[in-house]
Amino acid sequence: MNDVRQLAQYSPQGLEEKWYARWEAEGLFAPRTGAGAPFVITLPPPNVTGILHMGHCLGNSIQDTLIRYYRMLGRETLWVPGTDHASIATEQVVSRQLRDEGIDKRAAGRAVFLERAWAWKEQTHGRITKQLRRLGCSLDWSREAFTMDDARNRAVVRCFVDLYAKGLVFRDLYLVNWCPHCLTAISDDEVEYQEHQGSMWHIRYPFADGGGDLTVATTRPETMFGDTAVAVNPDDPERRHLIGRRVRLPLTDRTIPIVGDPHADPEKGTGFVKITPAHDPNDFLVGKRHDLPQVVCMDPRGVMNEHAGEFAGLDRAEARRRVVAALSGQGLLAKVDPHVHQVGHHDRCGTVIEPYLSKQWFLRMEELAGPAIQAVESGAVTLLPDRWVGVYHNWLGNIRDWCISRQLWWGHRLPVWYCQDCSAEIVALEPPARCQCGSARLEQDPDVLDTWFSSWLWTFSPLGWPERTADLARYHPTSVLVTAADIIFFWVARMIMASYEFLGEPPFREVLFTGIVRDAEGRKMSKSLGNSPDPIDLIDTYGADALRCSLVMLTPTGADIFFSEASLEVGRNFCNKIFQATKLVLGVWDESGLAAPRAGVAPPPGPIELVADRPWETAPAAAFAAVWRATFGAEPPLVLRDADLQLEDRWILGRLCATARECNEHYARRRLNDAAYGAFNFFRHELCDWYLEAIKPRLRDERLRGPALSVAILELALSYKLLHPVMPFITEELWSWLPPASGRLMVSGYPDATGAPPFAGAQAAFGEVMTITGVLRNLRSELGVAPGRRGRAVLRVPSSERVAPLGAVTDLIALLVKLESVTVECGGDVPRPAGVGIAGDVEVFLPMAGLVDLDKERERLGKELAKLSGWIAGCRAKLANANFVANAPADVVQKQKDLLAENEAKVATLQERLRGLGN
RNA sequence: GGGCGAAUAGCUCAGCUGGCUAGAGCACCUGCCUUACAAGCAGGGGGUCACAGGUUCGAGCCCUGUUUCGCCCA
Repeated sequence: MNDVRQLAQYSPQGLEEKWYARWEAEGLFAPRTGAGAPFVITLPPPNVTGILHMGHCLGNSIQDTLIRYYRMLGRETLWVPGTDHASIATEQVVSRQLRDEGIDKRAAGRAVFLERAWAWKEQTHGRITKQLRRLGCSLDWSREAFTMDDARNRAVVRCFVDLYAKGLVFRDLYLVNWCPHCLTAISDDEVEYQEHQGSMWHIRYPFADGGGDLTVATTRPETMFGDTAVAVNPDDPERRHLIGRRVRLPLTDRTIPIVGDPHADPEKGTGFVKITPAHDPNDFLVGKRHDLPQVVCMDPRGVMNEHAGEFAGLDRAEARRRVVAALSGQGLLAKVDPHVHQVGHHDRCGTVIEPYLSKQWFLRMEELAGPAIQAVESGAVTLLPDRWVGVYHNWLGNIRDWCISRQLWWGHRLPVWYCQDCSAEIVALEPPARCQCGSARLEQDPDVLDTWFSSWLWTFSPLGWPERTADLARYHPTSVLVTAADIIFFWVARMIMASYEFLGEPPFREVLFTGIVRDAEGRKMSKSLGNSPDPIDLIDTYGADALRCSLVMLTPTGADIFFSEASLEVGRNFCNKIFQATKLVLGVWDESGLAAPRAGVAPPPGPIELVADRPWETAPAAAFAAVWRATFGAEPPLVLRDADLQLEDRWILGRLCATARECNEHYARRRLNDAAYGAFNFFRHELCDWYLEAIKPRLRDERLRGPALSVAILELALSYKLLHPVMPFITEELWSWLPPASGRLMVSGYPDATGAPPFAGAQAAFGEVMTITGVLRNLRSELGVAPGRRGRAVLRVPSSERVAPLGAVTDLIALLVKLESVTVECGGDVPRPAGVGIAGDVEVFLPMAGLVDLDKERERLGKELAKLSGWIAGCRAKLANANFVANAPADVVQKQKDLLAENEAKVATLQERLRGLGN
């Protein structure tokens, strides 16, 4: 016997890695032909040099849950793994490593740097992929891709060359977002705006021809050395007469013109705007309109250059302080106002972005946006939750060209060569031997492409594009993309554009946005706050199943998740519960001497139909045997007779069918948390709390245990299946313990129930047992009956035909309430003294010889009566309303009538009992 | 400034097509080591559904406005 079973409590130690290795060795992650269209996901590639964080855990748990669900449903299932080369982040890390060794990156050269970067990538690749395995991700590793491997490089180059040929990729001198720390251009989307408490400096610019000055307001005085004009609004009656005059640029010997441009708002600031075309995006456009010179007054590091005169050599921040001081000293600083404004920071390193004039490569986005807008509008791609649709369209509707070149070494090098003789620009799939002009002196552009320029191909480049591979034909478009909404622009929208551009089809049918994992206080998890736990530590402590279960259950579709380690206890405790229940059943099984045949070949994936065509009502034992066979692929251990299936058996079988149906519906609607909760509640609060308790006496009885064990084993097996997508490891382990089980749970079928759950009569009857049990437990507790005292209870029914059916369940009720006996009476004397309760039309008495505290019981009944009369008043008011009776649907009206009658009867009975107490 | 979303128990959230006597988990209180499980079981308390109007026989849900919070874009 497995030693895990000897444990007092469940421990995932060692067990999870064991199963992952087996699944992988047995090739179960690879797609196998199945029914219906393939279900495919490409994993959003994590940074190859990074480590798994909580956000990954959430997204990957959701993906694996979906993948495992569809795999069990019998769909051909593929989840493609991969990692991302993360240009900037990796470049920073490797540069730092070299610096720590005293090596300067530039001095060492590109080749040496790249060698180091590749070595680092190789080293860290194993770490991140191991972490994905620890989480249980059932990825097909044979198809693993890396955004910078040879095949993906061919895809990126092909993409660039094609877009260049179409005129969509072009090179231009433009004002880009420049990171003075990383020394590269970045795209608009990589700029993060943060509110900043700054100042608005009002500076006097004297007229060049003497006679006073004008005042401009700026938040960035240090850029004044790049000023090439001052603008006023041509419609500004007070200032437009100044157009054409010139002002002297303070601290320099230059003069600049006053131009008329609508960018200047007479209502804002001073009405005058200094124009710095090389350092401000708006001014850049003004400069274009007026053909102004573009004076760059800083170097790429943000250090002032020769245009800044005496300030040359100063960092931009220091320059600002000195410039302000100098202006003040010359009496040119009119005033300083505190000013709150948005300052752009590089999202990777936090450095303040410098708008910087530089020659870069761009992608024209407008043409690409059209099909992407259409895709979501037409429903070819659905976004979930759909509130993101607005955000998506908003961005695409105001799309701007994408700066795709980066002044980095780690990345896809631009497939562009410049002729050193005729300065021709050659864009080609392969390095060209010589230029059209005959020159062989060609130099490749030193820059690399934005990482997103490779990841936007991610649904099809991992499948082999641009080759026309079988994978591409079979698995594209993919089914679902699961990602956090913060990269909706970076990635989701661009993937849709790329797929339509290169394949003419959507990259995926739906996008499932996850929330963000926050800490218990609602803060984003971040390295600097130190509030981000290491998921591997959590898995070591609680198990991957617990982590996955907690994350999936905690996250309503697309909502943020407030995570604290305590929430993992839910998952861990549930794992233990499953383990304990299994131990109970299998312990009895071992004693029973029953032998269960195993199938030679396990049943394959596919829906296990629990209801349709099963003769549950007419021949329940046969229906049971059929589901057993579908589940295990083998014969049941013993042939049941219909009568062997007791009330609780029928009830739990019906509940299982209902739960299976709900789970499938929830998965179809992508409500994974509801699916997980449904299975969780079924297992914990129906199977364990009621069913296993109800069958304990039968389990102890050698002659009766066979049928109960059979039902219990089947219930466990089907529960494992329902839970497997969320908790793969423990369910696979426990499945392997079940005597009739063969094969792997992971590739077995998933329960489905397309019809109404069977045994409606048993549902009602057991429901009554639960209600009466509840009333009695409540009485015991409220009347303070010592738990050791078993006592008896009396059920009093209004008509004699109710006696027999209730009499059939009195033993069950006695067991569940822990009473000596429960009897049913019709008429006769009311027991007293006794605690009294009502369950439907059944009066429930807990006779108590020692019930001395009559006041307490009077008070209890009084409270009950007050509650009931409130409800009765509500019902009566509704029914007295002629409009309600006339307009409301008949069933709603009837329900009110029933409620009224039921509550009135309860009140009448309780009042009688209250009088019986003798007041 | 523009857009999107949220507001329900102490906390996190369900509540889907208006029919509700508003639910769950956690937390809290009480009792229990009941031979699967104290990582457990049983019982209980706790809500002006943000506010103000409106539509309706009927509003947590629909409409209008207000307030507060969050996110995105500029």
